[in-house]
Amino acid sequence: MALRIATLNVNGVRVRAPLLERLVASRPIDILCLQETKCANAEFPANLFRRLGFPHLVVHGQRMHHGVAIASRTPIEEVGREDWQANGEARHLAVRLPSGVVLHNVYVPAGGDVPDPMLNPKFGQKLDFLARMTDWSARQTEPAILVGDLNIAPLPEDVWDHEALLEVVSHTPVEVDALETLRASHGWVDLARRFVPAPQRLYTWWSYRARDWAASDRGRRLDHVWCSPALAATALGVETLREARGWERPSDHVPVIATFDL
DNA sequence: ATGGTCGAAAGTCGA
Repeated sequence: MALRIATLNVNGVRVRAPLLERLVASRPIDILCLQETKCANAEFPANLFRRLGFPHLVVHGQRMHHGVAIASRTPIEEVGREDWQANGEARHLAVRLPSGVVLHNVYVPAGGDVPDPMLNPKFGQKLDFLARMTDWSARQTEPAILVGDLNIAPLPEDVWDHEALLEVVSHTPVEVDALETLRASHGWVDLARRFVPAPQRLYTWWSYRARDWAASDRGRRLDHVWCSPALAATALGVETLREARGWERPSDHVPVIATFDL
């Protein structure tokens, strides 16, 4: 059975109805993992997802900022929501899929502009988040899939200019090291790079501030699909929907769709 | 060094 899981930082779920409609019409998708929904649970557009054929919803929202949600065509069961910062921010949801596999949807803090925890507390919070998530990850024994906006582009080929971005939050060596420590703590497999290996360039995010995002192509790969080593053989492919960045009223992130034989 | 653009919200902040 092919199971297709899409992850997308929507940057506001309520303004993305047309984009989500176009997405599910463009590709077969069974489960949508969303980040930055930016609304309280009561404001979540459940009717939109029902109309799109995703009536099974697990939402963990908050007013204004952050917020994650999982929408599925078939029943899912919430099995957890971690708060690695212990500050109440809505950045993680876990559900059990019909196959029994657990799916984690994560939104790692962006970390502010200055890559120095002394000058910028948000950067320290990002590193703390990753350290606590690593402790959690090391304890995970069940085979799982982990998707989301991890807000770090780990490889030189995950950014438009490795040298230029070494001191830009999302690609600093300390963040790249923290992400690699997290990945190694469970042996997570970076599935997008299994199918599109370096040195091919691969991006999932382009700033809104570029005059012409496609022409300048100053992208970063911030959105990821990982799985446990035991599930790696079930992964059939990963598609990054670059074209969605050019759709009407886009998010600054594009969907990443992974297909599993599950 | 700065500003460019979004979304949510409210006359600003986080990204």
